[in-house]
Amino acid sequence: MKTTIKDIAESTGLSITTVSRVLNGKAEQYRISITTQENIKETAKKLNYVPNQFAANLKSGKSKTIALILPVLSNPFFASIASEINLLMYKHGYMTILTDCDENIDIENATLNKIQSYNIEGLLIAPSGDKYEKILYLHDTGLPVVCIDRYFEGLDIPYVATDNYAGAYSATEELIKKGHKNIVCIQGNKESSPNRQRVKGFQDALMKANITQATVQGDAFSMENGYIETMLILKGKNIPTAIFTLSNTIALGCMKALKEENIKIPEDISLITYDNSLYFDFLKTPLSSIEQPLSEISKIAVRILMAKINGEELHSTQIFLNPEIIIRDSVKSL
Amino acid sequence: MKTTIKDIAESTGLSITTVSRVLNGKAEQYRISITTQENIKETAKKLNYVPNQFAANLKSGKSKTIALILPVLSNPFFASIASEINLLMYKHGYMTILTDCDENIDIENATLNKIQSYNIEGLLIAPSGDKYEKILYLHDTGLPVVCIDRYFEGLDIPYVATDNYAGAYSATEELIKKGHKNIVCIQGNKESSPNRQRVKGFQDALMKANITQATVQGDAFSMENGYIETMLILKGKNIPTAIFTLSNTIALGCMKALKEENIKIPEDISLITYDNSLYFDFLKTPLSSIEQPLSEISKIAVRILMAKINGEELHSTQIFLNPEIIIRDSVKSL
DNA sequence: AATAATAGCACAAACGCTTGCGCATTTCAT
DNA sequence: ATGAAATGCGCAAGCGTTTGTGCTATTATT
Repeated sequence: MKTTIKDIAESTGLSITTVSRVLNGKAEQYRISITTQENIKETAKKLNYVPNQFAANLKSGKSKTIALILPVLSNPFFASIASEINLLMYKHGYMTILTDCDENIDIENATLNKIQSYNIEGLLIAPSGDKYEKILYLHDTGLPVVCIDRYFEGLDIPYVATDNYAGAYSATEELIKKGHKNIVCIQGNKESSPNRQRVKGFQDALMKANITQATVQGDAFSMENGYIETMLILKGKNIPTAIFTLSNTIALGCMKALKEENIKIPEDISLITYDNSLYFDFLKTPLSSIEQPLSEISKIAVRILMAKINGEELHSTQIFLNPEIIIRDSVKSL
Repeated sequence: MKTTIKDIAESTGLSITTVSRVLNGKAEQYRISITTQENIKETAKKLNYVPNQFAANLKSGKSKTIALILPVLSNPFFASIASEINLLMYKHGYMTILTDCDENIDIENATLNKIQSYNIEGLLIAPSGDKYEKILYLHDTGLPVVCIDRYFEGLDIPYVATDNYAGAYSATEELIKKGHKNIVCIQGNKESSPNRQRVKGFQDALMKANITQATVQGDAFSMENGYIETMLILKGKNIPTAIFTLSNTIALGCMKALKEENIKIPEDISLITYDNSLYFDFLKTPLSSIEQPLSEISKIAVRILMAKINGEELHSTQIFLNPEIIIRDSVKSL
């Protein structure tokens, strides 16, 4: 049997009220004597008391819990974000309920429903698709919501993301600068805002350079997609001189296909990718990439969320961070 | 205002009891008519009803929630495990509260305290240190607990881990087979069981081959540790012919140091590491490694946990899985 | 027609905690 | 000595559910 506040009350001969107040640090406020406070705290320790959050939250409505919903944790990009956010929230005294949606909108929706049952005080989400109804509903309901990485254009839901357009633009520029004109872009989840922005950046950069051919193919932020699309590219008639992959996972699949087909980077084909990885420096051909400020994204997202939770007014809640291009050796100068 | 079961009761003219029963699928059991059932379900939808878990859990004591406590999510090894477990538990109808302890025993302890407040039904943990008191206490208390990857020797807490001894042994054997005699092992967290087992496997393999020199250094499963220790090795007088790193993160740090010092793998020094990575195939020198069965670990851990939660008897709850050695090109034959 | 079953639902307590209010008792000022 | 203020604490309602028990119609049985 777990010991409750009542046991402490009985054991000390004090009332439940007083015990609750002492244990919640409201002793001063209610003028509980030091003696009583110590007495209560001691017997709480002695009885191994652990408060029941469910009971506390039921009454107070505060859960000290937030939800973090991500498309997929096995992608290092999201894993890092999860790691940071988790730690930051912990420092703010919050628990994090995490859900990996497996890029599945149904799981996301079910989770979104379920978390409401937990009286969460905030929601941090990188949406798996472009269905915003539920999220918007929660937001309108007054729940502090912050989108991470992926967001919804035109809505006033706070978000923090990198400037995907700029990142893709500069990656493409880099290719063009090195003389590439026949470039194909392997994209990810078409329903996600980062993907749309990146594709747009890619296309606009080409257009600016008067390159009319702008092939964009693929449909998932996955290694498999990268592999398949690369194979398709290699087996086609018009093989490009460069590939731009829109995520680290896609890049991995792409490299796998290239390796199998014995195509050398950058001699035979150039490659640049969105997302950075610690491994990129050590690859056979160090991979040029667009690095997102992971740590900053997490910090700002938490900052905004906490502000919302605490009712603080923020000047701006829709934040774009600048990605950085890291030039390594995977793009050949034609 | 959130709609409660009471609102539904009022709206339908039925009692709270009946509403609760219908909504919990206990209609048959209490012979609630189909008409009533449908009526209740419909108005529940109409009113946008979301059950309050806190209230439900308070009464029932069941939370449909488990806790997953990991040392650090940014390590792909744990990220993958988190991803899988999260999904599996979701399919079992459970929410997962995740905590990234940052390899910090204090955070772990605080978390362990806190989760009790959440009436969690199970605990999945890869301990950050070797302090088992709290975990053992929870286990003895009747809470289903399963250790992942790291476990406590001599206790009967269930665990699922890879056979770290065997993995390290075979990695070392591989080095010896290729003629290496001067090998140093860069270890991780000395307080963790995998580290101890791996070090032992390393030492035993050397002993078996009558190699008396067995240097083991370092103290963290981190890139930084790998970097520093490698630098130390390179600056020393007796430079080994091979390095065995005990994790992917350590290997990364090691490679960084080697690159900076312009030491080539495997020409100048051989390297083999514990943990596999999707990137290993694409490295400048594809890295030989010991692969752990990530997916199986997660599945079995969840299987055991669910069995415990459901009061099912299991034949064995302390499981070792076999790691696999993947030979690539990072070990030179002397 | 009288009794027994069954169907269909409601009462009310309880889960462990928070909190607005209020009541003694003591201390202080005058 | 007396009223006012301060001190120290308890009452009891209520948060939204679940659940053992029991009550009333309706139907079946003979």
